[in-house]
Amino acid sequence: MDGTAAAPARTRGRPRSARADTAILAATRALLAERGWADLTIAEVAARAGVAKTTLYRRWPGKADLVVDAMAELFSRLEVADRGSMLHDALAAVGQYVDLLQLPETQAALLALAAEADRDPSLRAKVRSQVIDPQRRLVYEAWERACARGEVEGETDVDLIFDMICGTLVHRILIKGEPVDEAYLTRFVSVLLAGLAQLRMSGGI
Amino acid sequence: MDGTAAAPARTRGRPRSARADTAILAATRALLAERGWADLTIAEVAARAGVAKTTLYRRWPGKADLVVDAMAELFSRLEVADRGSMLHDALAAVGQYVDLLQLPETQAALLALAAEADRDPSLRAKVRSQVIDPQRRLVYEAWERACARGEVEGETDVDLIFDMICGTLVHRILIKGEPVDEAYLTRFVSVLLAGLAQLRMSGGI
Amino acid sequence: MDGTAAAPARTRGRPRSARADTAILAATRALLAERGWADLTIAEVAARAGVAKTTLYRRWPGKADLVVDAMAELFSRLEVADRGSMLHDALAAVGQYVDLLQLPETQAALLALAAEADRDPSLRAKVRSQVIDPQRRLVYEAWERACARGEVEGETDVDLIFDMICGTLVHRILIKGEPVDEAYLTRFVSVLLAGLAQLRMSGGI
Amino acid sequence: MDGTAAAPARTRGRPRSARADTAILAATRALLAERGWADLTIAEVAARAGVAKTTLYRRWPGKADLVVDAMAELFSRLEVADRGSMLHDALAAVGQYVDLLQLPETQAALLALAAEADRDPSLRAKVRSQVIDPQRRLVYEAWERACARGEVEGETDVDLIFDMICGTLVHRILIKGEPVDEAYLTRFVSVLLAGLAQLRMSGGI
DNA sequence: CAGTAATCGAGACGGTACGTCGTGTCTTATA
DNA sequence: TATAAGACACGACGTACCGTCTCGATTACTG
Repeated sequence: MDGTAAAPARTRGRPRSARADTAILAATRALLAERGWADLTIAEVAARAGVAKTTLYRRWPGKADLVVDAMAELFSRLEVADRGSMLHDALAAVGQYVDLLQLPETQAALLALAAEADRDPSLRAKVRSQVIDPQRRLVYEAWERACARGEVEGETDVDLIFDMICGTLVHRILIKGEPVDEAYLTRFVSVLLAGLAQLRMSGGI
Repeated sequence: MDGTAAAPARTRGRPRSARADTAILAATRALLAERGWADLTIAEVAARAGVAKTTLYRRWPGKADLVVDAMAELFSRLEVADRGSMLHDALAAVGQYVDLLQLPETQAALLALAAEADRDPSLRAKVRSQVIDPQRRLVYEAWERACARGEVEGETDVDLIFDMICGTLVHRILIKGEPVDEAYLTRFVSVLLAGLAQLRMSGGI
Repeated sequence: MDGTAAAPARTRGRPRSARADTAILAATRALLAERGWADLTIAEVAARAGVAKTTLYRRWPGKADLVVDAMAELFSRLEVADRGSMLHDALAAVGQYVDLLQLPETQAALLALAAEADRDPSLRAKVRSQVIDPQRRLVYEAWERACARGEVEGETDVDLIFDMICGTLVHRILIKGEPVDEAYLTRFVSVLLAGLAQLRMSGGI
Repeated sequence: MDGTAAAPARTRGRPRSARADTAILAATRALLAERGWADLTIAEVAARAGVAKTTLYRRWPGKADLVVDAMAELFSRLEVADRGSMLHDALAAVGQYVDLLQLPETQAALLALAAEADRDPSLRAKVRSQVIDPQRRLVYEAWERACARGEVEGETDVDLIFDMICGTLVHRILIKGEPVDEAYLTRFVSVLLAGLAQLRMSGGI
């Protein structure tokens, strides 16, 4: 725990430009929003970032890995403070998901990344750790708080709840391409909490 | 006057080969399963189908449109007969979804199609009518039967239920790439029906 | 010598349309003039002639053979009546060549046909009999008349003279793409006849 | 300041491979000889040269431009030293033309290039400067020497003489596809010089 | 005057080459 | 050693023509 954990810092030759990284990731997000996944080209990202292709390839092996890192910056901001009750925690989490899934960058990237990852285990691992897990954290922590409050109890499967929350919203927003309004969210959370509440009576799921 | 209003009967020139269509769609599904979406090439589909590239392009403008039609044949087979109760109807529907989502063709194609459709309204319409709607029918019809049986009542939002069912499974199987077992399905249907049952008490969602 | 020498005239079934032949050859010449050799397509010839591709292919095996026949109609009109002297016969023949070589059809077709014929003996034979020989006849007949008049005598090589006349004009008009004016023609015929006249003195070539 | 005014010295990025140029042009000549003009494909040239198609297209816009440059290397070698008299200069020049026109590369390319150039002014300019002019130089220089020797005099039209020499040989060898033997050449040069000699008597052409 | 057979327009078909685009690697000179 | 610039090998793309084929519909001779 000395801080610079990895700290290889082999400082022979010219050091890598930190500005380049920032510019490349920003350009990637901008072009994802403008052009979508299929029409996003490495060459154009480099050009937009004011960087040579070489510089980009020295950092990321290809388009998918680049986009994972670009999107990771957005997903790492997900955070839900304690809202006092499971209901309000749920509403807050769902709200954050919706905001994120409605960004054009996300629309362009998330399903495409998942599709690419189907055949590529190393990519799948990156998507998992940088995109999926940050989302799961919200559900996990809210559930912990609900347990602590005594709102739920018993053996539970947080992953099922996570799939139900994110899956429903992904299906609605990304797969079907339809917007979500307040009414939809209210009903969704209502059915969801009703289901979870029932569990308490029947002794856990 | 039975409904085949179109009556094309365009008898000018050599008619299109029905065998070609069949062979192309079969080759597409086979190669999707073998190679995945990204490594699926039009040229190889044509070669596998024993057909010239031109013949394929005369029917479909590109990879995505071809794959929609190829997958449509699988999704059109979705069907759930009356199982006697909402619980059994739900289990049957979920079972069909799971079987379909676990096919390698589906793993390769579904998310990729949804991703491509993001920027292409005409593709989105095709995906909607040939892939999404056939899935929705199962939920819709099961819900109608449940209403007829008196298991549920009141104004409802079938689309929300549909998003919850398919979204959850898509998230689990396709996005996270994890398998579903009996225990997962049991818990899932249990939470779901608990949520829906609660609605009856509270007078609809 | 029964007249209809070949006379296969197997008259079973619908006879071929004579109008089609005419229309196809005319369309070929028109499109040669408009588009040149490389951009002349069989499909467009057929369309312009108001005829199906099948109809065209039933008569000619390919572009080159079609164009030979189309051009043959122009070259078959070459004719030089007796002008009374070798000088005037030569001027008349050269004038006819120049007129023909300056037609856009000829510019488009003649060199291309000769180039195609390089690898195709059967095409070469057709070009020879339908394009080259009709040109050669002018020189041959004029030379015969000159002999009869006593303007020349001795063993001669009409083919050399033919090469010199047509070759010079082809090089000027088709290969270099430069126009010929009166002055050029006068000097050309002057040098040519001077050379031939010299032969008489030296006893034939 | 020796004349290399252009001084490109564009030292940005990886320089173009000189080996690629050489290999492409050599492959072009080889395949011209093997396959002829019509069956020469860019893809095969690239493959034979061990080069990607892109590399070829970066240098030449199409088949015709490539072939002009490939042939230019052959035509640039034309050279006739002073043979002491117009007769011997003429024989030497004609011999060089004949050797060049009888190469299979030339048979395949020259007429095809001239035909293509018919519709393409920029191609015509290239053919002119890289194929026609190098041939013309032989006639021009021989004529200059003949003037210096006093063998000819007066205003002359070198281009007419050039057309007569090259045109005759092109017509014989390329258009009619017939070989030239010693007898033909002797008669040809004899008639030609007789014609030119006559000019001296009559005071120029 | 019905039968028969080759033609016709139309357009789908298998095939080949095209010229372009994107990828990820490389080779320069410069920093 | 990293960088900008750009050439490079590779492979897929979607298009264009080719020459063949399969249709239904004509159009003449033939029996």
